[in-house]
Amino acid sequence: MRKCEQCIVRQFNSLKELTKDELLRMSNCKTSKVIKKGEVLFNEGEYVNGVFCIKEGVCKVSKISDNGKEQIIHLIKSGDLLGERSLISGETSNLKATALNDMEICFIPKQEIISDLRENQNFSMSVLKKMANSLKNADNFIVDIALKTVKQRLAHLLLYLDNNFKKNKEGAIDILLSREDIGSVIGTATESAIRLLSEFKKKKIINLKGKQIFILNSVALEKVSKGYE
Amino acid sequence: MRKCEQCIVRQFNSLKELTKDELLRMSNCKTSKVIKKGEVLFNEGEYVNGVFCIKEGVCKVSKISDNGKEQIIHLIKSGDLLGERSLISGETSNLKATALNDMEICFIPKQEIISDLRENQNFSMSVLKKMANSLKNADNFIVDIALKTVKQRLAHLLLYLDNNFKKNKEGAIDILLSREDIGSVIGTATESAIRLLSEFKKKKIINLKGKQIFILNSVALEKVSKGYE
DNA sequence: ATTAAAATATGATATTTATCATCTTTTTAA
DNA sequence: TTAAAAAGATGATAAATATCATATTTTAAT
Repeated sequence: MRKCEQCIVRQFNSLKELTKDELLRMSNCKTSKVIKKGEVLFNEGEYVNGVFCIKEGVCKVSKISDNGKEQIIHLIKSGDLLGERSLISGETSNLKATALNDMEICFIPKQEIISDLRENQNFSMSVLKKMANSLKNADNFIVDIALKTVKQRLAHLLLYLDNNFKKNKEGAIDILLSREDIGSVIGTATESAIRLLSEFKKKKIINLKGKQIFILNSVALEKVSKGYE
Repeated sequence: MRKCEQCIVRQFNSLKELTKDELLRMSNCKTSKVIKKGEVLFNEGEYVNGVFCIKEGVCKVSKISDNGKEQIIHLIKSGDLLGERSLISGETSNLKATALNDMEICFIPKQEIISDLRENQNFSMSVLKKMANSLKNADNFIVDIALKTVKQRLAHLLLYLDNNFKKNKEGAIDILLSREDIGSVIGTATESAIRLLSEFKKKKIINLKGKQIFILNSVALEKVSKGYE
Protein backbone atom coordinates (compact mmCIF):
# COMPACT_ATOMS: atom_id res chain seq x y z
CA MET A 1 0.00 0.00 0.00
CA ARG A 2 1.49 3.25 -1.20
CA LYS A 3 0.85 6.43 0.76
CA CYS A 4 -1.48 8.98 -0.80
CA GLU A 5 0.51 11.73 0.84
CA GLN A 6 3.45 11.08 -1.42
CA CYS A 7 1.39 10.68 -4.55
CA ILE A 8 2.08 13.51 -6.96
CA VAL A 9 -1.11 12.98 -8.93
CA ARG A 10 -3.16 14.23 -5.99
CA GLN A 11 -1.77 17.72 -6.55
CA PHE A 12 -3.82 18.05 -9.72
CA ASN A 13 -7.24 17.51 -8.19
CA SER A 14 -9.35 18.33 -5.16
CA LEU A 15 -7.59 15.71 -3.02
CA LYS A 16 -4.80 18.24 -2.59
CA GLU A 17 -7.02 19.94 -0.01
CA LEU A 18 -7.02 16.95 2.32
CA THR A 19 -5.08 17.08 5.61
CA LYS A 20 -2.30 14.62 6.51
CA ASP A 21 -4.69 12.80 8.74
CA GLU A 22 -7.31 12.44 6.08
CA LEU A 23 -4.71 11.28 3.58
CA LEU A 24 -3.49 8.63 5.97
CA ARG A 25 -6.98 7.29 6.41
CA MET A 26 -7.41 7.38 2.64
CA SER A 27 -4.19 5.42 2.12
CA ASN A 28 -5.63 2.72 4.34
CA CYS A 29 -8.91 2.29 2.55
CA LYS A 30 -8.03 2.96 -1.08
CA THR A 31 -7.30 0.18 -3.54
CA SER A 32 -4.85 0.49 -6.44
CA LYS A 33 -5.65 -1.22 -9.71
CA VAL A 34 -4.25 -1.69 -13.17
CA ILE A 35 -6.89 -1.46 -15.87
CA LYS A 36 -6.19 -2.86 -19.31
CA LYS A 37 -7.00 -1.01 -22.51
CA GLY A 38 -10.60 -1.57 -23.44
CA GLU A 39 -11.72 -2.54 -19.92
CA VAL A 40 -14.78 -0.85 -18.51
CA LEU A 41 -14.29 1.03 -15.24
CA PHE A 42 -18.00 1.36 -14.71
CA ASN A 43 -21.10 1.08 -16.78
CA GLU A 44 -24.17 3.22 -17.25
CA GLY A 45 -26.70 2.30 -14.59
CA GLU A 46 -24.14 0.98 -12.10
CA TYR A 47 -23.45 2.35 -8.65
CA VAL A 48 -19.86 3.50 -8.70
CA ASN A 49 -19.59 3.54 -4.90
CA GLY A 50 -16.49 5.66 -4.79
CA VAL A 51 -14.14 7.85 -6.70
CA PHE A 52 -11.37 6.92 -9.12
CA CYS A 53 -8.14 8.89 -8.99
CA ILE A 54 -6.29 8.45 -12.30
CA LYS A 55 -2.58 7.90 -11.84
CA GLU A 56 -1.71 6.95 -15.40
CA GLY A 57 -3.55 6.48 -18.69
CA VAL A 58 -6.66 7.86 -20.34
CA CYS A 59 -10.27 6.79 -20.40
CA LYS A 60 -13.34 7.89 -22.28
CA VAL A 61 -16.62 8.67 -20.53
CA SER A 62 -19.54 8.08 -22.83
CA LYS A 63 -23.16 7.23 -23.25
CA ILE A 64 -24.73 4.82 -25.70
CA SER A 65 -27.98 5.90 -27.34
CA ASP A 66 -31.02 3.72 -27.95
CA ASN A 67 -29.87 2.99 -31.50
CA GLY A 68 -26.42 1.89 -30.35
CA LYS A 69 -24.43 4.99 -31.19
CA GLU A 70 -21.90 6.24 -28.70
CA GLN A 71 -21.34 9.83 -27.64
CA ILE A 72 -18.13 10.54 -25.74
CA ILE A 73 -18.64 13.30 -23.18
CA HIS A 74 -15.23 13.49 -21.49
CA LEU A 75 -11.69 12.31 -21.87
CA ILE A 76 -10.24 11.69 -18.43
CA LYS A 77 -6.49 11.65 -17.91
CA SER A 78 -3.76 11.35 -15.32
CA GLY A 79 -4.48 13.62 -12.36
CA ASP A 80 -8.24 13.68 -12.87
CA LEU A 81 -10.89 12.36 -10.55
CA LEU A 82 -13.71 10.27 -11.94
CA GLY A 83 -17.07 9.41 -10.43
CA GLU A 84 -17.66 12.36 -8.08
CA ARG A 85 -20.85 13.24 -9.91
CA SER A 86 -22.77 10.06 -9.22
CA LEU A 87 -21.17 9.75 -5.78
CA ILE A 88 -22.56 13.12 -4.75
CA SER A 89 -25.99 12.61 -6.24
CA GLY A 90 -26.13 9.13 -4.73
CA GLU A 91 -27.47 7.79 -8.00
CA THR A 92 -26.22 5.21 -10.43
CA SER A 93 -23.91 6.56 -13.10
CA ASN A 94 -25.51 7.95 -16.23
CA LEU A 95 -22.29 7.37 -18.11
CA LYS A 96 -19.89 4.56 -18.97
CA ALA A 97 -16.11 4.78 -18.51
CA THR A 98 -13.76 2.76 -20.71
CA ALA A 99 -9.95 2.68 -20.66
CA LEU A 100 -8.37 3.91 -23.91
CA ASN A 101 -4.98 2.57 -22.90
CA ASP A 102 -3.56 0.70 -19.94
CA MET A 103 -4.30 2.63 -16.78
CA GLU A 104 -3.18 2.81 -13.18
CA ILE A 105 -5.91 4.04 -10.90
CA CYS A 106 -6.74 4.27 -7.23
CA PHE A 107 -10.24 3.67 -6.02
CA ILE A 108 -11.40 5.49 -2.92
CA PRO A 109 -14.60 4.11 -1.40
CA LYS A 110 -17.65 6.31 -1.03
CA GLN A 111 -17.65 6.37 2.81
CA GLU A 112 -14.27 7.97 2.98
CA ILE A 113 -14.94 10.71 0.45
CA ILE A 114 -18.35 11.56 1.84
CA SER A 115 -17.02 12.02 5.36
CA ASP A 116 -14.13 14.15 4.09
CA LEU A 117 -16.62 16.24 2.12
CA ARG A 118 -18.63 16.85 5.26
CA GLU A 119 -15.69 17.60 7.50
CA ASN A 120 -13.21 19.46 5.32
CA GLN A 121 -14.49 22.80 4.04
CA ASN A 122 -11.57 23.34 1.73
CA PHE A 123 -12.08 19.96 0.16
CA SER A 124 -15.80 20.39 -0.40
CA MET A 125 -15.30 23.90 -1.80
CA SER A 126 -12.68 22.55 -4.16
CA VAL A 127 -15.02 19.79 -5.35
CA LEU A 128 -17.75 22.38 -5.75
CA LYS A 129 -15.45 24.54 -7.86
CA LYS A 130 -14.43 21.59 -10.02
CA MET A 131 -18.04 20.73 -10.53
CA ALA A 132 -18.87 24.33 -11.46
CA ASN A 133 -16.08 24.19 -13.98
CA SER A 134 -17.31 20.92 -15.44
CA LEU A 135 -20.73 22.46 -15.77
CA LYS A 136 -19.32 25.40 -17.68
CA ASN A 137 -17.46 23.04 -20.00
CA ALA A 138 -20.59 20.98 -20.53
CA ASP A 139 -22.58 24.10 -21.41
CA ASN A 140 -19.92 25.13 -23.90
CA PHE A 141 -19.93 21.64 -25.36
CA ILE A 142 -23.69 21.91 -25.92
CA VAL A 143 -23.29 25.21 -27.73
CA ASP A 144 -20.47 23.86 -29.88
CA ILE A 145 -22.25 20.72 -30.90
CA ALA A 146 -25.47 22.62 -31.60
CA LEU A 147 -24.08 25.57 -33.52
CA LYS A 148 -20.77 24.56 -35.06
CA THR A 149 -20.14 22.44 -38.13
CA VAL A 150 -18.45 19.06 -37.88
CA LYS A 151 -15.29 20.58 -39.31
CA GLN A 152 -15.24 23.29 -36.66
CA ARG A 153 -15.79 20.72 -33.93
CA LEU A 154 -12.95 18.55 -35.21
CA ALA A 155 -10.60 21.55 -35.26
CA HIS A 156 -11.71 22.38 -31.74
CA LEU A 157 -11.09 18.83 -30.54
CA LEU A 158 -7.61 18.75 -32.05
CA LEU A 159 -6.76 22.01 -30.27
CA TYR A 160 -8.16 20.62 -27.04
CA LEU A 161 -6.04 17.49 -27.34
CA ASP A 162 -3.02 19.61 -28.20
CA ASN A 163 -3.51 21.77 -25.10
CA ASN A 164 -4.49 19.11 -22.60
CA PHE A 165 -2.43 16.05 -23.41
CA LYS A 166 1.33 15.71 -23.39
CA LYS A 167 3.28 14.81 -26.52
CA ASN A 168 5.24 11.61 -27.08
CA LYS A 169 8.93 11.61 -28.09
CA GLU A 170 8.05 12.06 -31.73
CA GLY A 171 5.81 15.04 -30.98
CA ALA A 172 2.49 13.33 -31.52
CA ILE A 173 -0.38 13.87 -29.11
CA ASP A 174 -0.01 11.24 -26.41
CA ILE A 175 -3.46 9.77 -26.72
CA LEU A 176 -4.39 7.22 -29.35
CA LEU A 177 -7.98 7.56 -30.40
CA SER A 178 -9.57 5.42 -33.06
CA ARG A 179 -11.27 7.28 -35.88
CA GLU A 180 -14.51 5.95 -34.46
CA ASP A 181 -13.74 7.52 -31.06
CA ILE A 182 -12.90 10.82 -32.70
CA GLY A 183 -16.26 10.72 -34.44
CA SER A 184 -17.94 9.90 -31.14
CA VAL A 185 -16.37 12.91 -29.41
CA ILE A 186 -17.39 15.44 -32.03
CA GLY A 187 -20.72 13.79 -32.66
CA THR A 188 -20.37 12.64 -36.24
CA ALA A 189 -20.11 9.47 -38.31
CA THR A 190 -16.73 7.73 -38.41
CA GLU A 191 -16.45 8.28 -42.15
CA SER A 192 -17.03 12.00 -41.77
CA ALA A 193 -14.31 12.22 -39.13
CA ILE A 194 -11.91 10.31 -41.40
CA ARG A 195 -12.67 12.52 -44.38
CA LEU A 196 -12.05 15.72 -42.44
CA LEU A 197 -8.82 14.39 -40.92
CA SER A 198 -7.63 13.59 -44.44
CA GLU A 199 -8.57 17.09 -45.54
CA PHE A 200 -6.62 18.68 -42.66
CA LYS A 201 -3.67 16.47 -43.52
CA LYS A 202 -3.82 17.45 -47.18
CA LYS A 203 -3.83 21.09 -46.11
CA LYS A 204 -0.76 20.45 -43.88
CA ILE A 205 -2.66 21.54 -40.77
CA ILE A 206 -1.99 18.19 -39.16
CA ASN A 207 -0.04 15.06 -39.92
CA LEU A 208 -1.21 11.49 -39.35
CA LYS A 209 0.82 8.32 -38.75
CA GLY A 210 -1.64 5.59 -37.95
CA LYS A 211 -3.45 6.76 -34.81
CA GLN A 212 -0.75 9.30 -34.05
CA ILE A 213 -1.77 12.90 -34.62
CA PHE A 214 0.74 15.72 -35.09
CA ILE A 215 -0.49 19.30 -34.91
CA LEU A 216 1.41 21.28 -37.55
CA ASN A 217 -0.51 24.54 -37.62
CA SER A 218 -2.56 25.35 -34.56
CA VAL A 219 -3.24 28.88 -35.78
CA ALA A 220 -5.00 27.42 -38.81
CA LEU A 221 -6.93 25.10 -36.50
CA GLU A 222 -8.03 28.11 -34.42
CA LYS A 223 -9.31 29.76 -37.57
CA VAL A 224 -11.18 26.70 -38.76
CA SER A 225 -12.64 26.22 -35.30
CA LYS A 226 -13.98 29.77 -35.30
CA GLY A 227 -15.42 29.41 -38.78
CA TYR A 228 -13.03 31.65 -40.72
CA GLU A 229 -11.65 29.59 -43.51
CA MET B 1 -38.47 44.13 2.86
CA ARG B 2 -40.17 40.74 2.91
CA LYS B 3 -38.79 37.97 5.08
CA CYS B 4 -37.08 35.07 3.33
CA GLU B 5 -38.24 32.77 6.10
CA GLN B 6 -41.83 33.09 4.98
CA CYS B 7 -41.07 32.80 1.30
CA ILE B 8 -42.47 29.58 -0.11
CA VAL B 9 -40.24 29.61 -3.17
CA ARG B 10 -37.22 28.89 -1.00
CA GLN B 11 -38.59 25.40 -0.31
CA PHE B 12 -37.82 24.39 -3.89
CA ASN B 13 -34.11 25.07 -3.86
CA SER B 14 -31.01 24.80 -1.71
CA LEU B 15 -31.97 27.84 0.37
CA LYS B 16 -34.32 25.56 2.28
CA GLU B 17 -31.24 24.30 4.14
CA LEU B 18 -30.50 27.69 5.70
CA THR B 19 -31.11 28.28 9.41
CA LYS B 20 -33.46 30.95 10.78
CA ASP B 21 -30.48 33.10 11.60
CA GLU B 22 -29.02 32.82 8.14
CA LEU B 23 -32.40 33.57 6.58
CA LEU B 24 -32.77 36.67 8.70
CA ARG B 25 -29.40 37.95 7.55
CA MET B 26 -30.36 37.12 3.99
CA SER B 27 -33.62 39.03 4.30
CA ASN B 28 -31.59 42.07 5.29
CA CYS B 29 -29.20 42.02 2.36
CA LYS B 30 -31.30 40.70 -0.49
CA THR B 31 -32.99 42.97 -2.99
CA SER B 32 -36.30 42.19 -4.71
CA LYS B 33 -36.83 43.21 -8.29
CA VAL B 34 -39.41 43.08 -11.02
CA ILE B 35 -37.94 42.22 -14.40
CA LYS B 36 -39.90 42.95 -17.55
CA LYS B 37 -40.25 40.47 -20.41
CA GLY B 38 -37.23 40.70 -22.68
CA GLU B 39 -34.96 42.30 -20.06
CA VAL B 40 -31.53 40.80 -19.58
CA LEU B 41 -30.74 39.61 -16.03
CA PHE B 42 -27.07 39.25 -16.85
CA ASN B 43 -24.95 39.01 -19.93
CA GLU B 44 -22.20 36.68 -21.06
CA GLY B 45 -18.89 37.99 -19.73
CA GLU B 46 -20.41 39.87 -16.79
CA TYR B 47 -19.78 39.23 -13.13
CA VAL B 48 -23.09 38.23 -11.64
CA ASN B 49 -21.94 38.95 -8.06
CA GLY B 50 -24.70 37.02 -6.44
CA VAL B 51 -27.52 34.59 -6.91
CA PHE B 52 -31.01 35.12 -8.26
CA CYS B 53 -33.90 33.35 -6.58
CA ILE B 54 -36.84 33.22 -9.00
CA LYS B 55 -40.15 34.00 -7.34
CA GLU B 56 -42.27 34.26 -10.45
CA GLY B 57 -41.78 34.00 -14.21
CA VAL B 58 -39.46 32.22 -16.58
CA CYS B 59 -36.15 33.12 -18.16
CA LYS B 60 -33.95 31.56 -20.79
CA VAL B 61 -30.24 31.00 -20.23
CA SER B 62 -28.37 31.01 -23.49
CA LYS B 63 -25.20 31.63 -25.37
CA ILE B 64 -24.71 33.45 -28.64
CA SER B 65 -22.26 31.95 -31.11
CA ASP B 66 -19.74 33.87 -33.20
CA ASN B 67 -22.12 33.92 -36.17
CA GLY B 68 -24.94 35.34 -34.08
CA LYS B 69 -26.99 32.21 -33.50
CA GLU B 70 -28.40 31.57 -30.07
CA GLN B 71 -28.41 28.30 -28.19
CA ILE B 72 -30.67 28.10 -25.17
CA ILE B 73 -29.17 25.87 -22.47
CA HIS B 74 -31.71 26.15 -19.66
CA LEU B 75 -35.17 27.38 -18.95
CA ILE B 76 -35.30 28.70 -15.40
CA LYS B 77 -38.59 29.00 -13.56
CA SER B 78 -40.20 29.89 -10.26
CA GLY B 79 -38.36 28.19 -7.39
CA ASP B 80 -35.04 27.89 -9.22
CA LEU B 81 -31.77 29.54 -8.32
CA LEU B 82 -29.72 31.21 -11.02
CA GLY B 83 -26.10 32.23 -11.03
CA GLU B 84 -24.58 29.77 -8.54
CA ARG B 85 -22.25 28.42 -11.19
CA SER B 86 -20.31 31.57 -11.88
CA LEU B 87 -20.55 32.63 -8.25
CA ILE B 88 -18.76 29.49 -7.14
CA SER B 89 -16.14 29.56 -9.84
CA GLY B 90 -15.58 33.28 -9.20
CA GLU B 91 -15.57 33.88 -12.94
CA THR B 92 -17.74 35.98 -15.20
CA SER B 93 -20.80 34.23 -16.53
CA ASN B 94 -20.42 32.20 -19.70
CA LEU B 95 -24.12 32.53 -20.34
CA LYS B 96 -26.76 35.19 -20.79
CA ALA B 97 -30.10 35.22 -18.97
CA THR B 98 -33.16 36.87 -20.50
CA ALA B 99 -36.69 37.10 -19.08
CA LEU B 100 -39.30 35.33 -21.22
CA ASN B 101 -42.14 36.97 -19.34
CA ASP B 102 -42.44 39.44 -16.48
CA MET B 103 -40.54 38.12 -13.48
CA GLU B 104 -40.24 38.68 -9.76
CA ILE B 105 -36.83 37.83 -8.44
CA CYS B 106 -34.72 38.27 -5.36
CA PHE B 107 -31.04 38.95 -5.66
CA ILE B 108 -28.76 37.73 -2.89
CA PRO B 109 -25.29 39.26 -2.95
CA LYS B 110 -22.22 37.06 -3.30
CA GLN B 111 -20.82 37.74 0.20
CA GLU B 112 -23.85 36.32 1.92
CA ILE B 113 -24.04 33.13 -0.11
CA ILE B 114 -20.34 32.43 0.10
CA SER B 115 -20.26 32.72 3.87
CA ASP B 116 -23.33 30.50 4.18
CA LEU B 117 -21.66 27.96 1.89
CA ARG B 118 -18.61 27.90 4.15
CA GLU B 119 -20.53 27.71 7.40
CA ASN B 120 -23.55 25.57 6.68
CA GLN B 121 -22.70 22.01 5.68
CA ASN B 122 -26.25 21.13 4.76
CA PHE B 123 -26.45 24.12 2.47
CA SER B 124 -23.18 23.44 0.70
CA MET B 125 -24.03 19.76 0.28
CA SER B 126 -27.38 20.72 -1.17
CA VAL B 127 -25.74 23.11 -3.64
CA LEU B 128 -23.25 20.39 -4.51
CA LYS B 129 -26.09 17.95 -5.18
CA LYS B 130 -27.93 20.46 -7.33
CA MET B 131 -24.77 21.07 -9.28
CA ALA B 132 -24.22 17.33 -9.73
CA ASN B 133 -27.75 17.08 -11.03
CA SER B 134 -27.25 19.97 -13.44
CA LEU B 135 -24.14 18.24 -14.70
CA LYS B 136 -26.06 15.05 -15.35
CA ASN B 137 -28.71 17.00 -17.22
CA ALA B 138 -26.07 18.79 -19.25
CA ASP B 139 -24.44 15.47 -20.18
CA ASN B 140 -27.78 14.08 -21.25
CA PHE B 141 -28.44 17.22 -23.28
CA ILE B 142 -25.14 16.70 -25.10
CA VAL B 143 -26.06 13.13 -25.96
CA ASP B 144 -29.52 14.13 -27.14
CA ILE B 145 -28.34 16.94 -29.34
CA ALA B 146 -25.54 14.82 -30.79
CA LEU B 147 -27.44 11.61 -31.44
CA LYS B 148 -31.10 12.43 -31.83
CA THR B 149 -32.90 13.92 -34.79
CA VAL B 150 -34.50 17.35 -34.62
CA LYS B 151 -37.91 15.70 -34.49
CA GLN B 152 -36.89 13.58 -31.51
CA ARG B 153 -35.49 16.62 -29.74
CA LEU B 154 -38.66 18.61 -30.29
CA ALA B 155 -40.78 15.76 -28.91
CA HIS B 156 -38.43 15.57 -25.94
CA LEU B 157 -38.68 19.32 -25.32
CA LEU B 158 -42.47 19.25 -25.45
CA LEU B 159 -42.51 16.44 -22.89
CA TYR B 160 -40.07 18.38 -20.73
CA LEU B 161 -42.29 21.47 -20.86
CA ASP B 162 -45.33 19.35 -20.12
CA ASN B 163 -43.66 17.81 -17.06
CA ASN B 164 -41.92 20.87 -15.66
CA PHE B 165 -44.25 23.80 -16.25
CA LYS B 166 -47.74 24.30 -14.97
CA LYS B 167 -50.74 24.66 -17.27
CA ASN B 168 -52.87 27.77 -17.70
CA LYS B 169 -56.68 27.74 -17.26
CA GLU B 170 -57.17 26.53 -20.80
CA GLY B 171 -54.73 23.66 -20.35
CA ALA B 172 -51.86 25.08 -22.39
CA ILE B 173 -48.30 24.90 -21.14
CA ASP B 174 -47.77 28.03 -19.04
CA ILE B 175 -44.69 29.27 -20.88
CA LEU B 176 -44.88 31.22 -24.10
CA LEU B 177 -41.89 30.52 -26.29
CA SER B 178 -41.48 32.04 -29.73
CA ARG B 179 -40.85 29.59 -32.54
CA GLU B 180 -37.36 31.04 -32.67
CA ASP B 181 -36.79 30.20 -29.00
CA ILE B 182 -38.06 26.67 -29.54
CA GLY B 183 -35.56 26.29 -32.36
CA SER B 184 -32.83 27.66 -30.12
CA VAL B 185 -33.55 25.12 -27.39
CA ILE B 186 -33.49 22.09 -29.64
CA GLY B 187 -30.66 23.45 -31.76
CA THR B 188 -32.32 23.88 -35.12
CA ALA B 189 -33.45 26.59 -37.53
CA THR B 190 -36.68 28.41 -36.73
CA GLU B 191 -38.29 27.14 -39.95
CA SER B 192 -37.49 23.54 -39.06
CA ALA B 193 -39.04 23.97 -35.64
CA ILE B 194 -42.17 25.50 -37.19
CA ARG B 195 -42.48 22.71 -39.75
CA LEU B 196 -42.24 19.99 -37.13
CA LEU B 197 -44.72 21.73 -34.82
CA SER B 198 -47.14 21.87 -37.77
CA GLU B 199 -46.55 18.18 -38.41
CA PHE B 200 -47.26 17.28 -34.77
CA LYS B 201 -50.39 19.39 -34.91
CA LYS B 202 -51.55 17.72 -38.11
CA LYS B 203 -51.05 14.35 -36.41
CA LYS B 204 -53.11 15.56 -33.41
CA ILE B 205 -50.18 15.01 -31.05
CA ILE B 206 -50.33 18.64 -30.00
CA ASN B 207 -52.53 21.65 -30.62
CA LEU B 208 -51.34 25.20 -31.21
CA LYS B 209 -53.11 28.51 -30.57
CA GLY B 210 -50.63 31.23 -31.28
CA LYS B 211 -47.77 30.64 -28.84
CA GLN B 212 -49.91 28.40 -26.66
CA ILE B 213 -49.05 24.72 -26.84
CA PHE B 214 -51.47 21.98 -25.80
CA ILE B 215 -50.15 18.46 -25.38
CA LEU B 216 -52.80 16.09 -26.70
CA ASN B 217 -50.93 12.79 -26.80
CA SER B 218 -47.87 12.51 -24.60
CA VAL B 219 -47.58 8.77 -25.27
CA ALA B 220 -47.07 9.55 -28.95
CA LEU B 221 -44.51 12.19 -28.00
CA GLU B 222 -42.64 9.61 -25.92
CA LYS B 223 -42.55 7.31 -28.92
CA VAL B 224 -41.32 10.00 -31.28
CA SER B 225 -38.74 11.09 -28.74
CA LYS B 226 -37.37 7.54 -28.54
CA GLY B 227 -37.28 7.17 -32.29
CA TYR B 228 -40.12 4.65 -32.77
CA GLU B 229 -42.45 6.15 -35.27
C1' DA C 1 -58.42 52.12 -36.49
C1' DT C 2 -54.53 51.98 -39.46
C1' DT C 3 -50.07 50.99 -40.79
C1' DA C 4 -45.58 49.17 -40.08
C1' DA C 5 -42.99 45.72 -38.14
C1' DA C 6 -42.40 41.29 -36.40
C1' DA C 7 -43.59 36.54 -36.14
C1' DT C 8 -45.37 32.53 -38.32
C1' DA C 9 -46.03 29.45 -42.17
C1' DT C 10 -44.76 26.92 -46.23
C1' DG C 11 -42.61 25.78 -50.71
C1' DA C 12 -38.30 25.39 -53.38
C1' DT C 13 -33.64 24.66 -53.23
C1' DA C 14 -28.96 24.18 -51.37
C1' DT C 15 -25.87 22.37 -48.08
C1' DT C 16 -24.31 19.38 -44.75
C1' DT C 17 -23.81 15.08 -43.03
C1' DA C 18 -25.00 10.06 -42.86
C1' DT C 19 -25.16 5.78 -44.99
C1' DC C 20 -23.79 2.24 -48.04
C1' DA C 21 -20.42 -0.05 -50.82
C1' DT C 22 -15.93 -1.29 -51.72
C1' DC C 23 -11.08 -1.29 -51.31
C1' DT C 24 -6.71 -0.96 -48.71
C1' DT C 25 -4.07 -1.11 -44.67
C1' DT C 26 -3.22 -2.45 -40.07
C1' DT C 27 -3.84 -5.34 -36.16
C1' DT C 28 -4.76 -9.61 -33.91
C1' DA C 29 -4.71 -14.31 -33.10
C1' DA C 30 -3.82 -18.95 -34.33
C1' DT D 1 4.06 -16.31 -40.69
C1' DT D 2 -0.20 -16.27 -42.30
C1' DA D 3 -5.07 -15.86 -42.38
C1' DA D 4 -8.88 -13.50 -40.48
C1' DA D 5 -10.68 -9.61 -38.47
C1' DA D 6 -10.77 -4.92 -37.56
C1' DA D 7 -9.77 -0.28 -38.74
C1' DG D 8 -9.08 3.14 -42.07
C1' DA D 9 -9.95 5.37 -46.56
C1' DT D 10 -12.73 7.04 -50.32
C1' DG D 11 -16.45 7.36 -53.79
C1' DA D 12 -21.46 7.36 -54.69
C1' DT D 13 -25.79 8.22 -53.00
C1' DA D 14 -29.43 9.26 -49.66
C1' DA D 15 -31.32 11.66 -45.92
C1' DA D 16 -31.65 15.40 -42.78
C1' DT D 17 -31.57 20.01 -42.11
C1' DA D 18 -30.53 24.90 -43.39
C1' DT D 19 -31.33 28.64 -46.25
C1' DC D 20 -33.84 31.56 -49.23
C1' DA D 21 -38.06 33.39 -50.98
C1' DT D 22 -42.48 34.78 -50.27
C1' DA D 23 -47.08 34.82 -48.34
C1' DT D 24 -49.96 35.25 -44.32
C1' DT D 25 -51.01 36.32 -39.72
C1' DT D 26 -50.20 38.62 -35.44
C1' DT D 27 -48.46 42.29 -32.68
C1' DA D 28 -47.06 46.87 -31.73
C1' DA D 29 -46.91 51.72 -32.49
C1' DT D 30 -48.90 55.81 -34.14
